Amino acid sequence: MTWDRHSRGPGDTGDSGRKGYHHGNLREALIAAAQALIVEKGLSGVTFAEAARAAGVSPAAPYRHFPDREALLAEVARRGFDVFADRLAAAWGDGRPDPSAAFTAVGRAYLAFARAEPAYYTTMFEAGLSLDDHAELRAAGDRAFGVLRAAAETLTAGLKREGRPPALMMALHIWSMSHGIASLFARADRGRRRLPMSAEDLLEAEVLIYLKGLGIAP
Amino acid sequence: MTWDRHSRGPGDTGDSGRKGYHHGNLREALIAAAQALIVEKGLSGVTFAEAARAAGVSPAAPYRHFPDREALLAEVARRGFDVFADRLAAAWGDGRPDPSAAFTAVGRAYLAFARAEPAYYTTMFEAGLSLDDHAELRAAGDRAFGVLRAAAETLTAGLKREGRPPALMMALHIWSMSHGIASLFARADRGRRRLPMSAEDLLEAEVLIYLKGLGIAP
DNA sequence: TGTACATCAGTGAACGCGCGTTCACTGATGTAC
DNA sequence: TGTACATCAGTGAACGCGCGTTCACTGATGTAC
Repeated sequence: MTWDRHSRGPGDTGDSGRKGYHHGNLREALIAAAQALIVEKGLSGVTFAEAARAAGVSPAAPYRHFPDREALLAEVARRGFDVFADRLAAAWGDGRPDPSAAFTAVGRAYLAFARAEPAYYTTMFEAGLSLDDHAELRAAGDRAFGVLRAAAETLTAGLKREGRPPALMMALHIWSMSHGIASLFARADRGRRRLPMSAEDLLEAEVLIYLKGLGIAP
Repeated sequence: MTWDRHSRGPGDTGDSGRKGYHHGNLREALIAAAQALIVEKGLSGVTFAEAARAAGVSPAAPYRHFPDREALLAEVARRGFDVFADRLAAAWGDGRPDPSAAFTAVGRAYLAFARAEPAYYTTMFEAGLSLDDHAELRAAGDRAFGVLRAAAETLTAGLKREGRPPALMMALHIWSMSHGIASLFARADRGRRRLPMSAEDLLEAEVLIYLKGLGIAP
């Protein structure tokens, strides 16, 4: 990994206090700066100049690591999807203790991610990054969706063959429910809408009603 | 209305070809320019300077109509919610021919709006406009949500009292499903994700399963 | 109907600012011998 | 183990550009009389 090459040990936070001519961890520092800027000022607050300033390097330095602003954002989004996939997979936990409970835990993990990682969430879903222009981004997103899909496979596997819903469709339905509630009610920025209940309860009720409609009892 | 005061008749498109010292319709022209810029370049492409250029006026002119960029975007979003409410209400059509069919028509109208009005949709949901800072925006959004809520009231009214779901909750569920699918799969910009089926079919299936889970048969 | 006046939308020139981007360079690091 | 060299991450100065914002102004429009 690039950032290991010049790493100066675990005590190096990578974004301040450097002494030498070389930063040693600039790529990571730029990514961290971009995330901080998104939270502070929104997506349009991310500039190479400001990220360089935050990392304590000259304005030309970022060009050694990213061709342009979009490449930096794409890398933030890609990492976001990686973290997202990990969180969803941890919540699913291979369907334990039982698939239905694990399923609602995945929904809660979706909302928790939107709340805890506003920079990732915004970049992943609202930065207007084209999946055609960034293949790694699509791959990372597909990996995250794969968790939902595997969960849906497990849940539908218990149903009798006739009238069994396609797992892909079911996974897309769960994605849309979670994404809708997260984007409207569980985002961690100024765009959040308030609810007379918790977003988690709202989603859990929605998923339960949906599963009942499919004939899957908890 | 402001734009009527200096209007020069229905033949005046308001955004080009003006002859006199006064634009006559600048407020409208700036709003139209902002929408065009959002579609062309995204939200960060909206600047006073560029909007003024598109309207054919000097860079200082916009300040006669909007204090800053955010006020311009907030007005775009407010109008977006007005149009949105109209489209949803038209689709609902007071629950005709039957509430269940009208309900899925509302979902389709949601997706159609996201497809047809990318500038409105992005500004309404992804511009990070605070509802606390823009009361008119909240009011317009509430009006649109009111259509979903009224539809849910009608649908649940036919159920027997015990086990009848709260109409508010049901409206929020429908909103989240529609919003999730629209934002992920029916947006009209580079962020759209492709599906192996139509977004409309995906949403219709989801709503039907959900209604079945509630005990509402079509 | 005409005239004088008030209003205010839009002008255009100006300014400071921050960003993107380039360039020849510098100096730290790694490595071949 | 030491030395010479290649590599390349980061420098810093420079540039053009477009944006935001201000200002005294101009001239079109509406209206009071």
